[in-house]
Amino acid sequence: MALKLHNTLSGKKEDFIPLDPQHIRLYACGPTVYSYAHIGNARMAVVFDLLAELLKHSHKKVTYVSNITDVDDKIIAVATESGEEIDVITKKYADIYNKDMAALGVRAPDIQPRATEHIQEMIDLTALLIEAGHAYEADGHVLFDVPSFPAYGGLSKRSRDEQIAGARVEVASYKKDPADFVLWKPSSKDEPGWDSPWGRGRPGWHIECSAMAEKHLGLPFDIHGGGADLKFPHHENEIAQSCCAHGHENDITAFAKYWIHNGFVTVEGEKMAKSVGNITLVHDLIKSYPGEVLRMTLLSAHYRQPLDWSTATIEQSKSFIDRLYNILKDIEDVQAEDATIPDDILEALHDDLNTPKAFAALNTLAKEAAAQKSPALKGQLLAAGKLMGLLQQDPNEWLGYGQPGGDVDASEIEKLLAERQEAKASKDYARADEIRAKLDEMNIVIEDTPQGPKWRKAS
RNA sequence: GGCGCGGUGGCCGAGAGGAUAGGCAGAGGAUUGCAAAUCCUCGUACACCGGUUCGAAUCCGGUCCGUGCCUCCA
Repeated sequence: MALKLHNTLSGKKEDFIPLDPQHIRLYACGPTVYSYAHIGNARMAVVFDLLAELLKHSHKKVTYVSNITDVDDKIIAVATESGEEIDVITKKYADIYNKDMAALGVRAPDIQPRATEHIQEMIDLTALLIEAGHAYEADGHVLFDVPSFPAYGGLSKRSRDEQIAGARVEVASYKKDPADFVLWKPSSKDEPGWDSPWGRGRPGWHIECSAMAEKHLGLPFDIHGGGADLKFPHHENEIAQSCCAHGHENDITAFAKYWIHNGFVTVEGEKMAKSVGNITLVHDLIKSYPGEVLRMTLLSAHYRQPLDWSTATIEQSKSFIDRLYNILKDIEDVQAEDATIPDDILEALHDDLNTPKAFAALNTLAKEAAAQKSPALKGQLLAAGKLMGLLQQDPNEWLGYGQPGGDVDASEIEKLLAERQEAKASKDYARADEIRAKLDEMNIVIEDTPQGPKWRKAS
């Protein structure tokens, strides 16, 4: 089945043709670890997790690399403010990031390189760029010489002149050209720094991804991704660095062949920003909702569309997933067969990750599985769910059946249920309803079935 | 200002020239002592104005709204 992906380079959906069919190589820009991951970080992580899984489904060998940026001026700012050591901060937030993403069903990337572990590679790459005449040293900085790369702007489709015309930020005096960007910058004594041919300093932001992608995947590789906001300047600059360092001044595909960008997340209709005060953290969300619900919410819109994050959409996803687990509960006695994922679901995902369409197909499949109580269909449902990172939990546990949890006393509930049964048997419905109301107060829902009453925790 | 993206039924959200998308919510029904859970039935929507076409939500032009990026924000 052919995979189609929207390539930012062409602005079109293209057939994905691997550079090396024996080994698919994928890179996605990960977070800068100076704070908790927000829902926008999570969207990127979930989308590329799904893409990696999909690739792995149809290719034997796939390497998915997603980095951790652990050297950055924002991190320095946090360290200065809090008094904590930089590596303490980065380690803390990298760990939290990984835990939070795991809660969303994000599988660990095959390689998760850290910027600080690739300083030498960045220095080497920078040196190559100077040698090739694409970078220069000025005022302790090393800058990429943008005019030396005529193809610059090919990804974000903006000419150099447009950028200058629209620039809102004052241009540093040491730049030869306003569009030039930093490869290496000097560090003061109390800033983190590494020795380099240009003195003690630290890398610019863009160079790390060029260095890490090249080291772990080799050039060119198949797919490079990240949030839409990274198109410019980050990805544009990565292309400039990597292509120019290796003599591909005229070929912007010499770094990565397909560029995939996920859309932005807004929160209750507003841009998520510190200034608005609506940064929505995964760390907080997972206290209120199962990670699987959040994952589905993130996948409920096509990845390139803007996604508005709201309580209403989370609740919708929850209702949908609850129903799927209800179906799995209904057919819990059906032994799932080993099964492949149905074509309609695979086709939807292969069509540029059309997750909404895939959910529709998953829904149809679930209904059929419930109606037919078929081992094959149940197997298909679980297999499809697995690929999408969903439906792998125990349905009874998910729905709260027979799971006492810390705050409920199962024996007390059973006692009340028995009492209610007695009341019902003697047609004392007032008493029966009273007991049900009491259980309701305990957050327990009763379901009468032909096999007797069942109870579950309300969610 | 420059370069993009988008406006689909109460809500979310696919589709992209001739269509049952799907979901959530809601209504009615079955079931139930009443509920819960489940099942069945029910929605003819595509911002606006022109145009192309036998036919447009889908193509073209314009308008109006919303929104993203424009040197380190996923």
